[in-house]
Amino acid sequence: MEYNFTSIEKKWQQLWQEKGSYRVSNDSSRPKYYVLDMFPYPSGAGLHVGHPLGYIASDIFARYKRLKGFNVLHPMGYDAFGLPAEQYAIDHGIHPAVSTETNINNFRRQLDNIGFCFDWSREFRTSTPSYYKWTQWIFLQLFESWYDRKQAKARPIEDLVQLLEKEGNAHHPCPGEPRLRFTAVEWKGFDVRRKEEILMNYRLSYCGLGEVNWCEALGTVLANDEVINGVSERGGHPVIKKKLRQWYLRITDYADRLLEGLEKVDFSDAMKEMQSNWIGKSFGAEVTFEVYTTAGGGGVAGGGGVKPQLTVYTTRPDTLFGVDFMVVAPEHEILNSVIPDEHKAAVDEYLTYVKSRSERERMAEKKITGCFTGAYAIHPFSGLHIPIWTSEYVLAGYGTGAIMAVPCGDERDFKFAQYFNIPITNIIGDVYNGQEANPTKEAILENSDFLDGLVMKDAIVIAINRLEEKGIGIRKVNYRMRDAAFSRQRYWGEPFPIVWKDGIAVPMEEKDLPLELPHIEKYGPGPEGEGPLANVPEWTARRLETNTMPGYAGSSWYFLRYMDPHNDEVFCSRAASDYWGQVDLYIGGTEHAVGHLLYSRMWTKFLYDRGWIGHEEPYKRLVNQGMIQGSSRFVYRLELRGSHNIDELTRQTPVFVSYGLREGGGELHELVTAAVRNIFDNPNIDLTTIAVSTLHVDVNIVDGVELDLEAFKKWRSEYANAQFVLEDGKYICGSEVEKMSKSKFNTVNPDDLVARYGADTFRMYEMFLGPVEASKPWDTKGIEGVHRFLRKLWRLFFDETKGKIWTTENATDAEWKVLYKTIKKVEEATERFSFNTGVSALMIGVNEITDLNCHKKEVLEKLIITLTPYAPHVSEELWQVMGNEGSILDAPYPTVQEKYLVESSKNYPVAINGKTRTELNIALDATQQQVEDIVLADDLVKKWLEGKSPKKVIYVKNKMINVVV
RNA sequence: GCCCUGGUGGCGGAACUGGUAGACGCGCAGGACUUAAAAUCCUGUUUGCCGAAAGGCGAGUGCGGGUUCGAUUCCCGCCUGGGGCACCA
Repeated sequence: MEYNFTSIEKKWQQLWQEKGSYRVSNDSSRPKYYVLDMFPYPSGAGLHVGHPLGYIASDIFARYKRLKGFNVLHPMGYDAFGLPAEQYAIDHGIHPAVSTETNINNFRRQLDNIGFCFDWSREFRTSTPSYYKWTQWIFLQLFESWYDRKQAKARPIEDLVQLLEKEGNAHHPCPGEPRLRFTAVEWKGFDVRRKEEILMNYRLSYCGLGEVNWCEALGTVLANDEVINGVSERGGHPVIKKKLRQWYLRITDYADRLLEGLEKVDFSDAMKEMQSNWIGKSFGAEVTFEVYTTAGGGGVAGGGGVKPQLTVYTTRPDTLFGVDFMVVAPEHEILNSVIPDEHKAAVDEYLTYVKSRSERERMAEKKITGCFTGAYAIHPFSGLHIPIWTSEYVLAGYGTGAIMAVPCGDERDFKFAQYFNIPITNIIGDVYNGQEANPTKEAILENSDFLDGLVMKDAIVIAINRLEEKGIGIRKVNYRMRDAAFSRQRYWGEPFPIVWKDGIAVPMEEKDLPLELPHIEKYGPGPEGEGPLANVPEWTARRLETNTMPGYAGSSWYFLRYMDPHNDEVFCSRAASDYWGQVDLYIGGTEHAVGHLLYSRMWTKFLYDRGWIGHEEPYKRLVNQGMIQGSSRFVYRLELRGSHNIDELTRQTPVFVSYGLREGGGELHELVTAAVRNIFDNPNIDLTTIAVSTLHVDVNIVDGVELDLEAFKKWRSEYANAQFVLEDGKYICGSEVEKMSKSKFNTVNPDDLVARYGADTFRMYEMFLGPVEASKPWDTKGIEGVHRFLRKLWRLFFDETKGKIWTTENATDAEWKVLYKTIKKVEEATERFSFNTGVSALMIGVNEITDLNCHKKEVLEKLIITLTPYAPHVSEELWQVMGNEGSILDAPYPTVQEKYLVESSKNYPVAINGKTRTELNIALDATQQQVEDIVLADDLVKKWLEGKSPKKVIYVKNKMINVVV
């Protein structure tokens, strides 16, 4: 009987589905375990072999936990709103709902192929009204909440209104307008509009103005990476900064808790570091400088008699006397009032340049640019006039959008000063060498007035105290993180349940949710930078918000919905969320490190604050899967330019040369020359203008690096007559590791591999490729090895001619030893997500059992239980074949019998001065003295000692022995 | 530019807490079975030198230093691949 994986896999997939084997109940006596994959966006390109990597890993773990007796929730659904579907609609006129449906069906079919244990009865899509009803509902709760910094939690906005009526906002400063102060009496005096304006500045989801990359020609807002050198990636149209009305989430209020929460979760240190760097909490001071300018009449009192001031944020107030210039962001409002006429032209020119630059470019730029404003800040202690510059390296959104530059201590400031010839003040003596800045905090300050002689890190506090005393500065905690932009001028997203009445945002009532997305036929932008919904008359007539929510809205809470997916009373019942609690294991890529993970952590904290769920961190443990890269293959095409008829010939008969003959510079390989003359039957052909161009070729028609010539000719009609110049009778392709993508022809479709080798082989091979966390290139070649392993396993049960060969004899100690050693390794590997070594342990196990010629049921059935998470289909088949009751999915995971594994001695490596010279078998319970005696008596050791007496003998039990001479 | 991360045979990788570097698999080479092929099995496979062989000596985990009896593992500096940088998801 042969290993017929296709029929086995089909059979079991069908049976499992019929029996509902993957249905999970919210009511179980077993302990719960929640395994989740990051929400997939169903892209039109379908799955390539890189996508299922994380799903296979989580599937193995979910199945493993089930065998270990847990009630395991392992759901799947779709993050179905998003830009690609909308762009596809714009390009092809297909409604996003239609293309999304098609994509999802394809996605599902591909997933089913691989044999996952998802509970599909819990599936949902973010774009379905029954789901986004609750996304809208949570948005409304955010809108109706504010963050009480005293209690460090979100509270209903009515509570705030009551407080403001009682005591004004003295105890609860306004996060959106920090300088705003009013009393209870003043509050009561405000009109409705003013009150709403103020409340908006407290709400956790709020509407404000924000700068976006605006492309007039496309009529849309662009992402930073869609803007290249100031023009749109598509079409090359100019892009400028434009202020638009936007919704935001006040995630900055949660900054501290998002930071602290990292201590309670099991994420990698790298992940935690990335998140805390993103949050970017820093301690420092805001310092306000008087400004001297001749603009608008001159003198310290600038235009109109209002004294202009410049407030900067610094983490290093100790360097206050090393300030040589100030830099304000190009967007800084001070530029409107302090520039003397003679500097206006230069500054305007600079600002025009900056407007064309994306934030990304501004941050990445090495080239130094900037412009002197003509105004000066007055040093609060020395009274010196410090020139104020503007430069793109200072960003408006961070701190106050202005910095005090200390070139001797900051590398960027130093380079700026050097470039513009600004004299540098040294406040740290010898510690600054004049060649580069020194950012130390350990130096002793000089030239620093009241800070002279102090160590810098001690001077920080003293400087802040003095600034506060003088009333020109305050201690300040700052965050790099900004509030999250929560609106898009797009169609394919959740509509905001907001009605605009006289410029006031009025939330819709819960009973009117969901606010359904209207059907549209045209996907173009609306007027004034508004989204497509602004073109829908029925929509605008109701004065509904025309923005939609961004891609991450639906994915910020989906893990809760899986717990109770069909509930239409509430987003997730408290009973369900209390039962399942945190996601125990979350698997996904690091590309979500700071976006999705922070947003969903914030939403969870918010829902917890308001009492709708009982835990405040969504994910207990996070494992990051690496990327599977593509391994591209190249062919080298000859281009014969210069003579028209030859050019025509190469079009009809394209000529490709093998990798080793391609030659880069000038000279052609003689084989090529001869071949070309032969192909075109023209000995005098002019070869001096031949060029070789490199083209991607479909990796699926290349075996290793050898091109399948016939398949290549069929690949594209223009290659039907292709001619090849071979080396050793083969066409060898070039290769390179790149991102896996259709345009590079390096994608490999899992469907093909499953058809050829089966899902079990495919699953194991994906794991065998390397650690889940690591990025690695895909190479189909090695899959044979894993497939051979499964066939070899099969041969433990069946023989081609004899049929069934497994027996019910009792196993020997040696057989038990091999089995339990294997189980132990597999179990340990699975526990620590080292699935590649898990597969390898199974291979070794099967090799050794085969070597022992063991076909005993009691050994084999334990072995296949441990194999089940990795290769469920073949395991279930063999389980049934051996006559076992019930499904192997719920079989008890075998317990390792340690008694078979006990060893009494070990072959120790013996090293002389760190170099291994021999091996000695020594009892495991040997003492130091016994070991020394044995080792020093050994002839080989004596030889290496050359008569010298050893200094010491290092003996690490169960590890090694080292003799130091 | 900033933050995170990786670099080990021809290739994917193993070595879990500083203790025999290269498990397992691919590929390659040689062999067995076969009319032949497929499948399967066996042997070898980091590298240099010596040796018919058994084996021996040396080098070796991106590069250069350091700590240690001992470093792929820890520390410092450098080179280089990948991911992220707020409207791709």
